[in-house]
Formats: sequence, C-alpha cells, structure tokens
Amino acid sequence: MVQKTEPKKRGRPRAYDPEAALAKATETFWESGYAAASLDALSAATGMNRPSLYGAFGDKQALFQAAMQRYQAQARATMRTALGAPGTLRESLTRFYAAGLEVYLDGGPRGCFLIGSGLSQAAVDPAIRDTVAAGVHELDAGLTRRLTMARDAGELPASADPATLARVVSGMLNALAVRARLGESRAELEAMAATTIDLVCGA
Amino acid sequence: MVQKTEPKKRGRPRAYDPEAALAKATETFWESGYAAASLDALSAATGMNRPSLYGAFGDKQALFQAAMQRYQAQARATMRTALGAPGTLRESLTRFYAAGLEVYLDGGPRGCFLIGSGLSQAAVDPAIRDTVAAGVHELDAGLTRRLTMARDAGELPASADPATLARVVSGMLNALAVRARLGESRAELEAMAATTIDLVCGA
DNA sequence: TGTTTTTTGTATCGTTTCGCACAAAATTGT
DNA sequence: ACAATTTTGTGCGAAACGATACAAAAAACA
Repeated sequence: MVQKTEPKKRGRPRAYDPEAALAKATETFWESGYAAASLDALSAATGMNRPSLYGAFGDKQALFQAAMQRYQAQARATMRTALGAPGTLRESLTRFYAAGLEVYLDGGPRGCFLIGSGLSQAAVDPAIRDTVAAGVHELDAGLTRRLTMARDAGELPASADPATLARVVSGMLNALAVRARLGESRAELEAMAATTIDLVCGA
Repeated sequence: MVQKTEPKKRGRPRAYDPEAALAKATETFWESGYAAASLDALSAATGMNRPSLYGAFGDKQALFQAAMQRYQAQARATMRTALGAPGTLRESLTRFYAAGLEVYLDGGPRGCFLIGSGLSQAAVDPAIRDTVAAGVHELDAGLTRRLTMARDAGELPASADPATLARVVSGMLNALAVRARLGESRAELEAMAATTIDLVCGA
C-alpha cells in the first residue's frame, strides 16, 4: 500500500483534481488537435480558469506535454498487459491490436492521441515531435522484446529480425490510428489487424 | 497538344501563377499543419496579399481543399506509374514504397501532406476528414487492383483477399508517413517497407 | 483573532487571427 | 482618349488568441 502523503498544505485548497483535469484537457486536445485547442476550450473543459491552468501545468505546450505523458503511461500499462500475458505470439498480437482499437474507437473516431493531435505540430515543434516519437518507439521496443521471445521459442524463423518486424507490427498500429480517425469501421480495422497477424505469424 | 485557351481577359492581369501559388500554400500547410498555418504565412509564402488569396481560392478551408486536391492528383499519377509499370508484384511494391518515401522525405521530414497537416483537423471538420479519407482510399483501391492482378497471375495464393491485403500494404505507407514526420531515418523506413514486401510476396 | 500561505476569479493586456472594404493600378474594348 | 473590367494593395475591424496582474477567498499556523 502506498502511503497517501497528505502533509496538510497551508493555503486555500484546490478546487480541482489534477488528474481529472488533465484527463479533460486530454479530451480537448484529442478532439481538436494541439494547435486548434484554445485555452478557452481547455479552461472550460477542465473547469479551471486560466490562471489556475497556468499555475498547475504551465503554458499550453507544457499542458500538452503533461497530457502526452499521462497518455503514454496508460499506453505503456496497456501494452504490458497485452504482450506480457501468457500465450502464443498470435494471442499476444491479437490482444495488442484489440487493445489499441479499443482506445482508438472509444468515444468516437479519435485514433491515437499522440498521432492525432500532435503529429501536425511535429514538424515545427521539436519538443512535441520528440515526445510523440518517444511514445511510438516505446511500443516498438516492447514489441521487439516480445518478438525476440517468440523467435527464441521457435514461433518465428531463426532468421527473422525481431526489431524490424516489431516496427512493422507497430507501424500497422499507427496505420490503424490514422484510419480510425478518418472514420473507418471497426470491422475494417480489425480485418487489417488480423491479416497482419497472419502475415507475421503465418496463415 | 492541348490548346492553350487564352481569351484575352479584360481587366488587370494576375500577378501570380495559380498553380505555383497553390504549390507554395501547400508547402506552408505541410510544414505547420492546417490549424497552425496563418493566412499571414500563406500570404507571405504565395506572394499574394489576403484579398487576392480570397479571390482566387476562397477562405482558408477552401484553399486547403484545393491544396489537397492538387496533392492527391500528383499522388494518383505517382501511384499509377509505380503500380502500372510492367514487372512482378514485388517490383511494383518496391517502386510504390520508394515513390512514397521520396515524397515523404523530400525537403525535410514532412511525411504525407494529407495525414501530416489534415489528420488533426479531421475529428472536428468532416469536409477535411472526407478529403483525407478519399486520398487514402484511392490508394487502397489502386493497390487492390494491382493485388488482384497478382493473385490472378499466381503471384499470390488463390485464397488471398486482395482488398484487405491492399489495405495492409497501404496502411504501411500510412505508417511510413507518420514516422517520416517523426524524424525516422530513410534506412529505417526502407527496412520497414522491405520487410512488409517480404511478408506479402513471400521471403 | 490575526498572520501567513496558497488558490481562485475577475479583468485585462498586447498580439494575432480571419475576413473584407475601398481606392489605385493595369489591362481590353470602343 | 475614354469607358469598362479585373486585380492589386493598403488598411481596417471585430473577434479570438495566449498569457498575466491583482485582489478576494479559503485554508493552516501562531
């Protein structure tokens, strides 16, 4: 059990829950994209007025970075569950894509938060680009470990290159993220995932 | 030879070339994304002042739509060349990805124009979403035709589903578009493409 | 009770945004 | 030379933008 350190702070108590506020801000960025999300909209969504937003998270880019970090932490946990659970490689990848589509289609056709709301900004804002890239590459790394295991277990040919294969599997998730935001149906996206799994694991 | 219809219009002649101006506007949208590209920046890039921009293309969204249409026309021509030239399926797909990476990496890590600058806006602007989706799906359709040919020629198993396989091949191009904008190297992206081709055509 | 500390909420700053009005400029037709 | 037509360029205006100053409010401490 983690101790809930509550040192009884001195001043006026906060009227908001930082985690809940960050979740609401994420929703706003996710829907509009980084550039089109105004501080007015973020303020309305979080229920915090502008100065409180600045006090809690800093300026607009810092708030977006915090939202991306929070999203990536959730993605990391989801990936560990999908790839870490026992079972064949095929079962792991099936859980992997199913978990991704759950996020991408939950509450409307939004796709991946990092890609959908940060990619446009990536070409002009290196800090945002690096955070988005780090999120993508963490999935690459996790898949590489899982595919290396599969190769060592004989589920993949010994000649297979786990790193590049991982980037192909991860890349297909990127494609699902793009297409989910473009309104493709769950069935269409699931078919893409299933075919990819067949190609990687053997039909 | 197409006749150059020049009916000698009445008023003051245009100081700009519409095609060149649209190309410059495309560059600006491509770099900044739709939302972050200001009319000031577009005006500076095209060399046209604001009223001329409005007179020629309409408002910001109409200009972006025109830019997307122009990009898609080029993409269509490039795809026809890549997939239509004689050769094996493997050769076609190799040309296909090479042509894509040429566009995505030319002049900096920009990725696909439609995805990189329009995807963020897709969730809130259905017109833009539809145009981006149409561009993606046109590639899907072209690849479906090519893969159907390949299956009929015996290059793919008779049980293969050309439509879904096409969406996997096309999806990998989407992944390359995302990752090119995130700064991945040409070599990394080429390896992803090569591995995908191996998976589809057989190693 | 009063001081200290922290957050809230109002109000606003200066800038940038998009879109358009209007007159000057440049061409063709008469 | 003069009228008609089209585009240009200056410049403006209302709204939205990101960011902050400042006082009132709400808590703990003395």
